[in-house]
Amino acid sequence: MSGRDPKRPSAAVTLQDVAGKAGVSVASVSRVLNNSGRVSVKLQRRIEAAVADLGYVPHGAAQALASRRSKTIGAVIPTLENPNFAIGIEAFQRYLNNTGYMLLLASSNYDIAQEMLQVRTLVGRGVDGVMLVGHMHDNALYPFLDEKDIPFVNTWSLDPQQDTPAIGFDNKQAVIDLVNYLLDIGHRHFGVIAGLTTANDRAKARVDGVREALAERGLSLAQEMLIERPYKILDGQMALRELLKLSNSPTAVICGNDLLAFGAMLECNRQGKSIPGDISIAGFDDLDFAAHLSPSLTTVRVPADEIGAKAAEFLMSRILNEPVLPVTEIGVNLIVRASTGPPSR
Amino acid sequence: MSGRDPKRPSAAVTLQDVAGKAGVSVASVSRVLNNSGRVSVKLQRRIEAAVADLGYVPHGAAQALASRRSKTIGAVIPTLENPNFAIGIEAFQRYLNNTGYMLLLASSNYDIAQEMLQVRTLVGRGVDGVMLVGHMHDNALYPFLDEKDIPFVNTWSLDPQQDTPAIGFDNKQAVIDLVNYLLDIGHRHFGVIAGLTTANDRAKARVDGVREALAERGLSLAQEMLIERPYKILDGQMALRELLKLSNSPTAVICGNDLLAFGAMLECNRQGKSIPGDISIAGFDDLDFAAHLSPSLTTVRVPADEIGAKAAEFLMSRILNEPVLPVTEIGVNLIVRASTGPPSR
DNA sequence: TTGAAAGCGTTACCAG
DNA sequence: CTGGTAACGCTTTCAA
Repeated sequence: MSGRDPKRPSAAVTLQDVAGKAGVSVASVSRVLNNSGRVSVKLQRRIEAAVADLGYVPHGAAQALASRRSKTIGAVIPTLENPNFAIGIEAFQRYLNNTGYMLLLASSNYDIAQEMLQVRTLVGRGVDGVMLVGHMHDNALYPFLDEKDIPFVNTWSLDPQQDTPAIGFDNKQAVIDLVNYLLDIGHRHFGVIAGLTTANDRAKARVDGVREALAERGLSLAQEMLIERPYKILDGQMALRELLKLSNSPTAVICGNDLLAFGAMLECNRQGKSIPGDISIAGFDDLDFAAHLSPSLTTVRVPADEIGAKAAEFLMSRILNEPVLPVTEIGVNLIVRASTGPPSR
Repeated sequence: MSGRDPKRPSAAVTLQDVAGKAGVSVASVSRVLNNSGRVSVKLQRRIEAAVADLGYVPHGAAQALASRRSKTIGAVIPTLENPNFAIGIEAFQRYLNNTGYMLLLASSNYDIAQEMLQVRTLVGRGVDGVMLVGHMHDNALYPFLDEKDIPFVNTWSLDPQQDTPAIGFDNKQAVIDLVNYLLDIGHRHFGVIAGLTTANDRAKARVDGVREALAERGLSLAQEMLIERPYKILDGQMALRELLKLSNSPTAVICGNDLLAFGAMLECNRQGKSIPGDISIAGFDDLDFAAHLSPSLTTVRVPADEIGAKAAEFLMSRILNEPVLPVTEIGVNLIVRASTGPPSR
């Protein structure tokens, strides 16, 4: 007796069905569902009852097609295997959910081309905004997004030169602070175990930070003192082993992140080197475990959840055409713990 | 001269535009784009050129509406803050991407009601399949998904009683194996630091495993020997402190996951208890750091990436109507390391 | 306040 | 092999 199509026994309930059941037009149903436009209380009640009765669920694609808004936001991160990004994305998606938006997630595996591809796909899926990590992207990225007029935001880094929307911090400066602290307590021989800098501007900026801080004091980083590795514990361990083989091995090793630092510490233990007696180790990120290693790890605290939440907030504001500052600097702090101390030589 | 709407200067390029430019019908363009149906090489070339020229990007919502497929899969996990889920989701999304599907991600924060809500939203967004964690869901969940005829899969657990699609393992049995090992090396006094079991069937099954293994040997777990806590390092630490306060404190402590175990180990160190001399500690998951703690942590290795990938594979098969086994058991292994040993009393 | 109807950009069926 | 053309389910004018 209702208008259900007999050919599709379990077809989805549509607006039309609801309208039929409530004895009103689809327009009115749409109005109460989006509570846009005036609708009499009477109709409203009837419609709400019908919606509940039928268990109506709006058809997202149809809504998106008609309204030209998908209520969906895309994010492309290097990988969720890095706890930092996992935490950031968790906060990001939590914020979005509270505003009725959903998260379409993709990872680039630290590959610029892959990232571009993911962004294209995301845009094809109609995302209303895009979150990116870093500011090193494919050349076609910004023009592409601009042309489609899709708001985006870079995260985890801040490029003072650019006016690109970003929620992040100055990776270089953070490392400069760290190195200055190490210099101040007497270190002169530095080693660096960095992330892969090829497609990772954060990793690159951190290395630059070391160089700049050293240069300021008339020092420099020898070629062999810099080792680039993926962000894994074992890579840190192997890298430190190489560093220790050097004739003039460093008294302080700065690691691209806490995972690398953890690995480096393991190798010190294995080789009977005391930390920080023989060698100081510093990390980056302040992951949960950093405070609990022995010795506890000196590192730079990066509030990943704050970055995620603020990025979501920024995009939502842009989408809703609310005024927002294009760039937000996130505070990061040097956390001096027990893994660093004055050099013994 | 082309059909671009003068009122929307930067409107998206549509199929229509491509058809116009190539001098063919939209039908033909659609055909080559989906390479369905025969199209002459000549037309194909012309169309492909037009697509490239115009930088055409298909409109996902329109495709979804017309084809009744969103090429999107939804996943609801407790939280990305748990590295296990982060790794699983990373593998899950990577698999999907290789098949042209995208991931719509939501988290439930270990809340059944929240999970149900997320599933509703996901379905509203038109997902073609859903990945869930565990098999403890809102009562309305399965009926809802069944009614919409949307394939889903549970992960991380396996309920022998049910025939629900799942990619997981027997959490209870895994713990039974662990406890049997501890019993075999002489332990009789057990403590358990579990996750919150209220809305977490994995946590619950693990506790059940301890109980069952003990019962088998005529032992039982005293009320005060079981402490439930969120999966955080600090919670593990505090829980162990409580356990040590007990008059008859345990010689072996089984932790709900590696984070809790890490915390427990920290507290042992702090109190000068030797591991495993004074007390044995075991974890669950075998997170990256587990092998590198000192002593290295005895735990159960859970291949999160494999779970994620297989879950994706399963859903894709269901969507493509390929035959698949509804249930896949994932192998988990007890990894005996240095944090467990014979009791000293 | 309400309803009718014109899209939104594709797909897929039906002719030719 | 190709084109025309109904859907798809909803939003949004435009009238009433």
